[in-house]
Amino acid sequence: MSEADKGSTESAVEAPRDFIREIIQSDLDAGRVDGLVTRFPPEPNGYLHIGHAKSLCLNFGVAEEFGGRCHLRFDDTNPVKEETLYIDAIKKDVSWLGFDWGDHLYFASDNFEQLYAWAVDLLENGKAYVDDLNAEEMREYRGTLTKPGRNSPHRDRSVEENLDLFARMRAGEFANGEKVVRAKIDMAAGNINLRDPAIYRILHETHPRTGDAWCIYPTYDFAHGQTDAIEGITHSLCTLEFEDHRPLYDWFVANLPVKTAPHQYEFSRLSLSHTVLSKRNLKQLVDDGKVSGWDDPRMPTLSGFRRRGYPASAIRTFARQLGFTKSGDSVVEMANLDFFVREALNKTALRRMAVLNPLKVTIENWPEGQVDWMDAVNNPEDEGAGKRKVPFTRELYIERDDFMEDAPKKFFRLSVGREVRFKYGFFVTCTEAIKDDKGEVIELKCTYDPETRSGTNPPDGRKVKGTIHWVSAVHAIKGDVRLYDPLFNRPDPGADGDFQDDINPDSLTINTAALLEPSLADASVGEAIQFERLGYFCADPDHSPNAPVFNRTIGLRDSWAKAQKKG
RNA sequence: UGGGGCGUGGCCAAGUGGUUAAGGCGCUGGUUUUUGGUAUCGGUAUUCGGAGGUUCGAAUCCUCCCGCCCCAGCCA
Repeated sequence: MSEADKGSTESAVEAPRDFIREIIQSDLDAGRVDGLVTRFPPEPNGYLHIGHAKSLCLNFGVAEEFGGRCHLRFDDTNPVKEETLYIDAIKKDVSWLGFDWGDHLYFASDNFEQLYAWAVDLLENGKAYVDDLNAEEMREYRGTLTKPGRNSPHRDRSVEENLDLFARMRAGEFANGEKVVRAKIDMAAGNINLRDPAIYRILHETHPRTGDAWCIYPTYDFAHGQTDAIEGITHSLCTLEFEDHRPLYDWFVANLPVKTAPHQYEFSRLSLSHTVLSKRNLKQLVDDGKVSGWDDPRMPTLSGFRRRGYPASAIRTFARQLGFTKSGDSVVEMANLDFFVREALNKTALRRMAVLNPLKVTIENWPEGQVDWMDAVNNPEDEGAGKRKVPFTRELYIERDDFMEDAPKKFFRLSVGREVRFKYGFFVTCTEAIKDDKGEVIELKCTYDPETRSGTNPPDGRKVKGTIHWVSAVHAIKGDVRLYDPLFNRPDPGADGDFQDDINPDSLTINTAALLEPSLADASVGEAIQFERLGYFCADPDHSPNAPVFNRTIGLRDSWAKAQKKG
């Protein structure tokens, strides 16, 4: 992360207190653990999104606060869904968010041999068995939510037979689905996870890390807790839907010769309004071409946010102030995230001038060919950011929205006969609006007051109600500006059917007419820049000095537009 | 007629028997301002899902009721 990104925004948010931190504190105080070790365990089957950021901030956050450590562990037990490209993308995103796992990078697959041995251990102790039931039969034997299940006919196979079968499973003698090994727990348990859960299945599939070494793979339930134990994880933090799995997690820890006894705690996952946050839905958007990729700036993925220009610090601050609770069905409003994005950007973004919808202005009393280089501050929130020069000339462009023909009293911008300040320039009065045949205003004739040069006020003491931005016609460069609106046009996409039916068709607008202050050609990708009065932008990876491309990260708060909307 | 959770303002969320029921977002007024931005000041729950009960005192303890979420993958 950059120096600027390490700013003080986070320290401004008080150290949070939540039930997880309380548990950790009390475990430490009581000496139940020697130190804190957490882990962030993504499955490499998609990109990380803002929901993962919450978990990342919790796991790495508490580790840092309590002087412990946090491991990055890939939960790669299902080769049919997992890919190396996701492993790389996840590592990049975790680093970008600002977390460092040091030497503690692990893969569940590193433990396949040990997990196999533990499955054998269970088989030897009569606590597991090889079953021949197929998936459909197993479902039928499992019972329902209200009715207990029945024992499989193979539940009481001999230890010898089980061991032989399991060895042959490993050796590849059986096809996918032909055999499965199950923990022998209780088919009548109210908790369905305890009705003899599958712990090993046959998957003739190449694994991203172990290749073809295995054709049987442990399930999540059989891998997660044991992997936690191997790594010495003390507090295994996960989301609420795993609450029902905790008895199973504990069962394996209790019934296997693991060296440590980690504990699982659950917190509520993040839901955000106006977007979807499940890998399945996000992958569908990518696969169906509804977005340009996982890093499309409209995506709630970390890579999407990064490309969009959201500072990592804003995401961290956002996560931090949310808190960690067990309230299951909470949906955080997108406006909450927006606030932290603007807050971070306001402090760090360089200010530049750019006109998105240009309207020509000719300053008739300005000498032809004269260029005055005016002082402009780079960031009013940060004196250290310095100043730059911007060229003021006879022919300028302003924003179309900054001119109105029949302007109401409350309109503080330009209109025929009205005077405004051109930021860092002069007071300018509009004398005439030139129209084309269709009656559309195509140019403004104006005059300026030489006694109002930026930094000075007119001797007669008159004031101006508005200040607008502008660019010099001869100096400006052209560029594409991509404007984003929410990907979905309702806060709860999919609430009444297919979430794709709620896609906002106008979520991306590409503006090719924008005129930019010349220095913008040299913007570096991702660098935060405010286009004065318009919003925060950053150069897209597609950007080049000859063909500038900017993304609008987020607009400025706009109370004028809001008042307009209300009528 | 199963098991596991959760219910505090529009949203998130403190609160752990005695507080005028924190705080943030949003919304809404004012002030400042060469960004209608920022900053700043004020307003925004007589009440904690509901009903009873215990207590001098309850969002906090007890009882019953109501509502919402998760679980029947050889996904994680």
